[in-house]
Amino acid sequence: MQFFNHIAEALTIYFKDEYEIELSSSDVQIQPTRKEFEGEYTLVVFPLSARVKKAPPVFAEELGEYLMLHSDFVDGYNVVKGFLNMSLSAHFWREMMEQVSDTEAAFKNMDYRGRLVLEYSSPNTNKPLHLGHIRNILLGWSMYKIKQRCGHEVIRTQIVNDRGVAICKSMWAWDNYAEGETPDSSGLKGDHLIGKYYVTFDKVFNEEYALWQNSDEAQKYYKDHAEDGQSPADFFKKFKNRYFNEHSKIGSEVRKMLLLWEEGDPQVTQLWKKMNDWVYAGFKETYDKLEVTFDKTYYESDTYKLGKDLVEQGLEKGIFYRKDDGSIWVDLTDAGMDEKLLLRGDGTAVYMTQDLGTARVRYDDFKMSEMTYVVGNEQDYHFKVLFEVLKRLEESYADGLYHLSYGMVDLPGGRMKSREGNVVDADDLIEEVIQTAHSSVTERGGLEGFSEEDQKENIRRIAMGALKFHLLKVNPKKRMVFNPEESLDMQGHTGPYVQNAYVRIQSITRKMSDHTLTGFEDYRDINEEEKALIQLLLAYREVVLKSADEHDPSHLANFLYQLGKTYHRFYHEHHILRAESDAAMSFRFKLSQAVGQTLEDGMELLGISMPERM
RNA sequence: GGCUUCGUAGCUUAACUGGAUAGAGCACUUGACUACGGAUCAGGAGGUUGCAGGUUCGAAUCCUGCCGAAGUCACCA
Repeated sequence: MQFFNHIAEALTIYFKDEYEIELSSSDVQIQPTRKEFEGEYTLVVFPLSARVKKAPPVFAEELGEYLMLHSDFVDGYNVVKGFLNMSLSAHFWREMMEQVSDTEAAFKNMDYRGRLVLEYSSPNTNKPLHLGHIRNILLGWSMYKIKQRCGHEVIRTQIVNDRGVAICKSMWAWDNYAEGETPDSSGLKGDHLIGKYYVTFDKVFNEEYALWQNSDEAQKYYKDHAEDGQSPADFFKKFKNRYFNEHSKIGSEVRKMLLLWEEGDPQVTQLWKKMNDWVYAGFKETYDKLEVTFDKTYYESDTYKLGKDLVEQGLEKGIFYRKDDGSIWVDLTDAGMDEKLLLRGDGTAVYMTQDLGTARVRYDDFKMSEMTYVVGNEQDYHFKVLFEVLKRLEESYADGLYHLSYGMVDLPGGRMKSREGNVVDADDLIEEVIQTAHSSVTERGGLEGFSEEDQKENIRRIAMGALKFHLLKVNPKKRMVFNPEESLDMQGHTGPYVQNAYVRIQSITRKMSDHTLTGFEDYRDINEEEKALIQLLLAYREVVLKSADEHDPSHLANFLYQLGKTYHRFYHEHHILRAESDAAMSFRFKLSQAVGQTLEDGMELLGISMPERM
């Protein structure tokens, strides 16, 4: 910020003239003064006094005196231990008010930071989106907005996992049990319909498995393979996957389906396409409700064979090696990781192979210098390895790779398990939040006189504001326990609270049309609340940059809450339209406008729209 | 077991990357201008920052060791 530079410059000159010491910018630490002390900004003197070997309080006095004399901005000071609290002049506040009023100016002329490919959704086509996906998607969308604001050119992508055993299970179950059921005939959203048959498969398979467990064959297996003291229940729980692959009748049918799919069998392909189209229509609906879009969608069915040539190249370069069975590996033990398989002995790909290939394809498509993956922290190790391998392959974007790893969303009862049915479905959740906002709004009657269409839109914005803010206000890295009731809160530290500050300002703006703005330059006695607002507005740009650099929208969300809170307080303490003078009214109105614009802009960066009324 | 991440008020969380007396919200409780919109505001109560050491002017933050939680260590995705 300009003021920080101003002080830093003054101090640099002072240190040079007085002590012949070159200051670096990190020596100068300025922070807002804590509210229990007098002043608005505080210089932390410890690092500076250490440079000249003087006692901090004594040196703070010395600097305070110097700044009083040599800066128009510093009007007074006091010293508490090693802290120099500065009070700033009316001249400072007026000048900052000018600066802050031009809300557009803060992000003009940002340096171009290059092209960034951002992957922020990777759904499976065998089940609908749930709460975890929502956190993923909202984080990604916000990062897109923030990165773009800070000078990046962002390409938004998703990778759809549209192949494999899982989708074949749904296909098999649909084929055998659906009797031709479609989204149209059932009234179910496409992704929910497919999810339904995924569950059907699980049920049928479990029944088959339970039956088998009583057979002589199964009993023999138990006797031959169970560990000492292992109960049948325990044994068969662990054996389930092997049963599917080696004994199950329907398991073999599903695996056959997968093989047919891989061979491009027309009938299976047709079924696969039909069902996937249903799912995509369902996903699109959910994405629309979340207000997100993509520039480019990658499908695993296109990419799952990629990456083999990259692996071959690595082998030629000598950074990978081949084992006797023909499989290809990379040894990362020198980087503190393991040996990692990159290609199976039979030449087929593993997950890692695909990801290597997909990264290269994206480079071919976009020539990006950076790439960010928004993926849950259960894959931390995978990405660590992936990035290391890409680095060894000397991919040009390797230094620009980042895994935006977010914590799992758990429910009060523990982890979400789709098989056990305790998942929070994305569509259900959105519906529920909208319902809550609806009853909340009708209770208050804030939208009376609006057309039905406008009411609906305002309610939607409030509801989505609540949900999005709830998920974005916490540090992405942290695992979060999602209490459905709390996400529906609309008071306190919430999206609607911030929206309410904005709505109040809009209300004032509408009424202001009767008044004329005159003489705000003459306003002298700038009060505490006004100063606090200006200070916050001055910090906005820094906060956005910080969120961009740290890949963390929660800084921005918490800042907006703080700004809203400070405005609510100001609003309560001081009259605006009925201010004591024209000058005060103009000043406060202008300040309110700046706050309103900043709130709206900041929420937009979180993917949240403002209602006009609520 | 190895590695990674995380333990802050009853609950959900913040702390400008080592700065002042750890700051909010929910819940609980006492109040508020004959309303520029009460989805608001002011106050009260609630903390040995998991435990024990260490580093220094100064530690929730850095180091070490415990205790507890989660994730991950597949020729799964």
